[in-house]
Amino acid sequence: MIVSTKGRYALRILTALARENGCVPLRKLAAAEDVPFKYAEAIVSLLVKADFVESERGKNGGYHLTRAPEEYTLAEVLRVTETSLAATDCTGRKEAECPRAATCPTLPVWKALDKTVYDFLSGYTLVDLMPKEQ
Amino acid sequence: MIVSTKGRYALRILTALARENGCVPLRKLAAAEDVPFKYAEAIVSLLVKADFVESERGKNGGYHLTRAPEEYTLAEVLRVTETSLAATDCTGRKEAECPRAATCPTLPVWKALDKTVYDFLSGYTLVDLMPKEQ
DNA sequence: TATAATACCTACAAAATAAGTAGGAAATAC
DNA sequence: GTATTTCCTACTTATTTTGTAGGTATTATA
Repeated sequence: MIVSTKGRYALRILTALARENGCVPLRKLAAAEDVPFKYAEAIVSLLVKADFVESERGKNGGYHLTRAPEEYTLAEVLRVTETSLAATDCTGRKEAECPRAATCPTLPVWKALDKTVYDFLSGYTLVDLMPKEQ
Repeated sequence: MIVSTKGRYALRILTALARENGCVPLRKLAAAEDVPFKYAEAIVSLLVKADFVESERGKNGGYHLTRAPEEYTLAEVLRVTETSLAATDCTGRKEAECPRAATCPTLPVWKALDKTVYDFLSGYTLVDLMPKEQ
C-alpha cells in the first residue's frame, strides 16, 4: 500500500485546517475528522516539524496552515507521513543494502514506478481534496 | 510499499524459469535466486493456483512456465502475490467499509492512482526483467 | 494568582501484516 | 524400495502500523 491511515489522517487534518481561517485546536479537528485524538497529536507533530502548520500554545491555542492550500502537494505531505513512498525496499529503506543493485534488471523498473507515483501525487494539492461548493 | 519481498521473489522465480527450457526443481531455483526454500514453496503454490506455472511431481519433477515470458505482465503476477495492489485501504481491502465513500473527495484520487500504477505495471513483462545478452 | 485549555513530549501497548519454518504426506523416476 | 520431488497444514518470528497513557510547559482569562 502506498498511503497509510496515518497519511490519510494527515490529509484530513490539513484540509480541515484549510477550511478555517484562524487557529484551530486539535481536539476540535480530531473530532470533526474522526481521527483518534492522541494519534492526531503524533501526526500533527510531524506536520509542525515539516513546517506545514504552525502552532500556538496555551489556552485558545491550536494550529493553522503556513501556506495556501494549493501550495501543499500530496507528494510533499505524504513524504512526511509515510515511512516510505518507494515502490519497494529496493528503492526505499534498503536501497543501499542490496548487493544485486549494480546489475539488477528489475531495479530500473521500480525507479520508474517511483517516479510515476511521485509525479502523480505532485499533481494534486489540498484544494483537490476539498469538496467543491456549488 | 507497493511490491513486497514476496512479490519480488515471485518475479525472480518466474524469470529464472523463463531462462530454462525444461522442468526445474524448486530447490535449484530457490538456491540460484537466493529465496529461502520453504518460503519459495509457499510462493510457487500461489503461482500454480494462478496457472502461471505447471508442476511435475516426483523425482525429476519441478516447475515450468505455462506461457511465453512476454505474456506475463508485472501487474498480473503481483496481483496474485501482493495482499493488495491498491494505493490505500479505501480502494483495497476496506473499500466496502468506509461510510465516507459516497462523498469522499479523496477517493477519486486514490482510484486514479490505482489505475496509474496498474497501467504502469501492465506495461512490463518478465522479458523486461531478464538481463539482455550483448 | 488560580484555573482551564491548549501544545508538546516520552514511553509504551496492541493489532495487523509480512516473512520465514517445521514436519510431514503423496507422487514418481529409477 | 529409495531418493527426489511437489504439496499441504500449521506454526513462529519479525516488523510495521496504529494507537494509548501519563504527564510537563505554555498561555488566556476570570
